[in-house]
Amino acid sequence: MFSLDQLSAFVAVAEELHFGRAAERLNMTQPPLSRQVQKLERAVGARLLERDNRKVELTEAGQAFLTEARRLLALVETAGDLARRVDQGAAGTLRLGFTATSAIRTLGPLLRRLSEELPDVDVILHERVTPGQIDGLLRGELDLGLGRPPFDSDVLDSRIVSREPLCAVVPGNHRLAALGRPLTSADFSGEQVISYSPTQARYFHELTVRFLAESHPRIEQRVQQILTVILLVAAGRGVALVPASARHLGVEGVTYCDLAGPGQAVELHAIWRRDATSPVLQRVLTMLPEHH
Amino acid sequence: MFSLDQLSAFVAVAEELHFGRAAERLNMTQPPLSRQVQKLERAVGARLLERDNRKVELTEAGQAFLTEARRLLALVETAGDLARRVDQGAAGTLRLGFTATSAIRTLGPLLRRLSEELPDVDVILHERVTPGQIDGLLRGELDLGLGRPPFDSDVLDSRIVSREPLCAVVPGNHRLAALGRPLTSADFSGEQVISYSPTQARYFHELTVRFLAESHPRIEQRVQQILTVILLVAAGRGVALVPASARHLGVEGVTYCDLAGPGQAVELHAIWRRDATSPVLQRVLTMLPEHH
DNA sequence: CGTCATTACGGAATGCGTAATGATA
DNA sequence: TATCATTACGCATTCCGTAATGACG
Repeated sequence: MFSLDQLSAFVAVAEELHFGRAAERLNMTQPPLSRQVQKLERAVGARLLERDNRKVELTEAGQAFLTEARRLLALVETAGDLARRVDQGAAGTLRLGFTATSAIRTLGPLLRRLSEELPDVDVILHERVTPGQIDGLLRGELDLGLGRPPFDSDVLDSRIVSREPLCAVVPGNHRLAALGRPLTSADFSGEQVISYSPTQARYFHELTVRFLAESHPRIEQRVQQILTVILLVAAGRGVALVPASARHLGVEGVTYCDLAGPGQAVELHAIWRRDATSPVLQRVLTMLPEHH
Repeated sequence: MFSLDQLSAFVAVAEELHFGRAAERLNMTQPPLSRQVQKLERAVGARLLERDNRKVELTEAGQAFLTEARRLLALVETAGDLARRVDQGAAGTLRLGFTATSAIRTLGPLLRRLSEELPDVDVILHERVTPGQIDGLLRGELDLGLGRPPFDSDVLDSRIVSREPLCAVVPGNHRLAALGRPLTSADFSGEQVISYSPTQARYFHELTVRFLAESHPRIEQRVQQILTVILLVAAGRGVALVPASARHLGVEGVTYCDLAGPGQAVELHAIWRRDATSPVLQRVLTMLPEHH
């Protein structure tokens, strides 16, 4: 088999049609150049250059081989590029899980930034509830998730990417809509409250239960999706607690009310495996907004 | 820059995911294999294999590079093939000159054999009178010609590829058509004879003049092409001498008559430059029929 | 303690450069 | 005689294989 040096030698001679000039171009002397070309000819099994002491010219076989040699060397030049880009996280694939809610305010800007700063990264989106994302992360089906606590922080690392207040959503003609002040837990006394699945939307379920712990509302529904909750509210089935960004969903016939008291923060976490090695992931993490 | 050996080493390890087995496959021991892979990684500028003492696996960069490496090695495998085929004359281009007459019986079979035995040879056809072919050969526009003497045998080599008798062509109702015996020179006495251009169809011109030297026919036309001659005969403008294969042109209204006496042979020569180096030409020459 | 990748070291092979050769105009 | 590719030869580098080291289960 021939070597890449031999290819370079041949191409140089073929282009210069002169061993001396070709050797100069390759920063070497003629004799080794001669030998390299001879070796290449032996390896290929065909005479590539017709040469005597007066002229050098390509044979037809040499003409044909020159094309291949150039193609090969060009490929050598660029072969490492992709690998380097992948290594630096500038190319590759990111399998990103997200909850329907996170898509409202967080996912869009993130995707926009990704496509601007890492245009060679393909993002494959998977809409899943948080437990589904955690499952996917652990199985290696996802590289990064956008979800809510809780999760096993031994194997999963995370970072808060957004924090927003919780608010109430009530039918437009509801008495709570007319109060014109932040609602307290007590305001919900006796209200029909729509809440979340304790397993599939545990985070919102617990936020709701915690906020309303002192009053004793009737909790009937066990819904997974924020949007479903709001649609049920619009249908007059009750009131609910949702993250403030839900206001932007544009559902008609409902009113959003602030809640009284501090600390009703809804956190969205970026979650990934601690042992993840994906360069794309590492790179994406460096550009994630961090909220403390 | 990396070497092809390094690529092979990397591909072997990437496929075996085990340095020991990969080394065995490459007929070498582990240590140099390790070093080759390390060198490759340094040359590429990215870690390609994630390895500790228990497992070996591809990084994402390595995954990307593996594709390139395979493509490159495949190209290396096949790079020499075309050159070898060209060298052996089994691929390439043959620029072939021919006279209209040679096409009748010789060109077709030749082209058929070429496409069967050398399917990767492209034949580019140039219909030219013999002087035009010789010009083309000398200028390097043609590789091989099918023409008639004379030509300069110092620079051009040749071989007779067919020999056929000369015959007379006369109008169907002509008195010579009714004789029913081979015609002699004397039979043409007083006939209107159509002959050939002394420069552009010198060979047939001289054949005609030589045969008819003793009689004294009236020679009026100066035609280049055999077909034109026959059409003129059909039109009643005279009689003419043509190669026997002209019978197969299928012109109506004419009769072909044998000529008396021996040696009225029409030779067709394959002609090429003595200094021609084209492997295709060499290969084609070996399969040309040779008539002595 | 066994497995497996890596580092250490000695010897062989490859490759370059200088010098000599040969062939051509 | 001048040019230019090739062969001859000495030296440096590269690369392999054996042996030793190190890390991990």
